[in-house]
Amino acid sequence: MRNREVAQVFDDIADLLEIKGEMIYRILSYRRAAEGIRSLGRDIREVWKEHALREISGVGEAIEAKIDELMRTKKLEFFEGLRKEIPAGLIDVLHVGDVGPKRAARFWRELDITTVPALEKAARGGRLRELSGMGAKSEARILQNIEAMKRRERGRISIGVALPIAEQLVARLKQLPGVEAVEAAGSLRRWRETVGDLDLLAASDAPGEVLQAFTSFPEVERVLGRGETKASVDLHSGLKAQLWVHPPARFGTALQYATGSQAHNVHLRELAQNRGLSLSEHGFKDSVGREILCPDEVKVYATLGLPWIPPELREDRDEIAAAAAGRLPRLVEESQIRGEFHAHTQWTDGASTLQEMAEAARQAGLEYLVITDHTQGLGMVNGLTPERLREQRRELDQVQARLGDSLRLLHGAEVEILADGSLDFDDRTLASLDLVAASIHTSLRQPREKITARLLAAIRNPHVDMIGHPTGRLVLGREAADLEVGPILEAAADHGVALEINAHPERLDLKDVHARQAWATGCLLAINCDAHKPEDFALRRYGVGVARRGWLPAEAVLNTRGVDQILTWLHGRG
DNA sequence: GCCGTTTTCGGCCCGACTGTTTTCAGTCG
Repeated sequence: MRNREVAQVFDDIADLLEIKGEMIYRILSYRRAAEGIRSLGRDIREVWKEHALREISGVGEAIEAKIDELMRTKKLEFFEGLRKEIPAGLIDVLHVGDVGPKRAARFWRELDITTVPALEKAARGGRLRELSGMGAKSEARILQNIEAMKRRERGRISIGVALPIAEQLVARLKQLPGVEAVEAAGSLRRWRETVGDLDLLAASDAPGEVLQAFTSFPEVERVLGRGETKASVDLHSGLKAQLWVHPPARFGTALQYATGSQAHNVHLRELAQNRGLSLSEHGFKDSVGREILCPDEVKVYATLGLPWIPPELREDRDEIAAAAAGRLPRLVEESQIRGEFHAHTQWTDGASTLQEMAEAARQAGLEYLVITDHTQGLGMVNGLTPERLREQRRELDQVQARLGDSLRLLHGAEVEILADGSLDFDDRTLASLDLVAASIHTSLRQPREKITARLLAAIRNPHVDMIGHPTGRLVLGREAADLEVGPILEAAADHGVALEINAHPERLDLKDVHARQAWATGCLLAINCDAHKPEDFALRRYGVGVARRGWLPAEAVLNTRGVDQILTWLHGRG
């Protein structure tokens, strides 16, 4: 079983225990363990073989034994027992908005509802309001939430969709009178790869007016609720958005709170308690009720004796301990990116000419651009043969001549790693290139041993400088190839082969925890836009977000180097 | 069920909002 599947088992266990009415802290333990497994930069199967499961955050004696059982037998007696006791469809019912464990249990026990369709039918039939404590309004809300669930499919959307929508709302809020500051907080500010809903925060001393204006925005489809300090709405785009409004003097704690993550916040509040303080979005309070107000986040963390922690690190993945020990990394910034290693043109599946892509890269402020079109093995995109590659080289030289010193073009290729691990060009052709990036696009479902060996063969090929989108995953689509990540990272480090962080929001591959593990293993990383058209150079920020979530400093990221250093690096690789 | 520079047992964050309520339970973040 893979990390995601194991984590899912423990999340399901937590859901089932909640419906059962189990003690909340036992439930939280399963959720913490699930999160710890998801945050793991390594394959849990490798960790299991090393008998190191207890080192995973949130895994103790009992959960270690359960993982061991899962690994050995692919089953878990305890889980099977729970599923016999509680209908599995209730897990989906629990994920309907405004339905929590208490209501799910009552729907089941009192109305014999065990699936979302059954719940929908009962709501339409007016049967939910028969329950004590439920009325027509609750019934209508639940029905609306089921509708919303259908529209949004899996609940979360790509950051590439969410961020532009949020930016538009932020711009609109900033124009309102009496608004002193606006931030998109939540998982968006942490640059998570998917976003459940938008969390917006405004600083103002007139919250009522701001909330009134917000709920009247043209993007708003309907208002879900509006109180004195917060409102939540459904947007026409299908996203849910909520806005908190706090006075400027309290903006620091409010922003910190709204940014999360929840686990990070809980941890901070525990720290506050240790200092005899209570922390909420409104500020700190000491034991006699005296307040400490924080207009900015720096003061929030300083009050706890910590340096400010960048939002991208706030996942309760050891960042608080690192901050306390002065071990926080100095994270790479978008402004430090100086070049691009991955771009396509009309020679294969790009939308623009080489000249147009070069021009766009120059305008994006880049010092160098490596053209890396596909190779012949990828027939459907008209991959380059060695001859067409040589023709492309001539065009590249001509464009370079026109550009002069304003941008340095390098000739590379995104070479197919074939199903047997060999590359799609002969050695002489590979040697003629300035940079060889190797990628897997086909046969992604090969068994673990085979596809791992395939990637290892590519890494060990002396011509290969970089591996493109190493795991082949798509953020909301395709599962990563079944790779043994540990050995691959070690081989890349050994051979000095850089690993791509593909910045396209549909890929984001490597992902954050793998990027972190890669740098810890000694690999270099490259943040690449995989540009297929001029606008794609703007995708870089998503890749930088992943890199920062992966704790990467600038020195871990190859594109922070200038063109001379890159040429030296390539030359050193032969 | 996890965890320990105050603890190996007894803790484990804090508040807003809604709906159905005469004081609060449930859900959410």
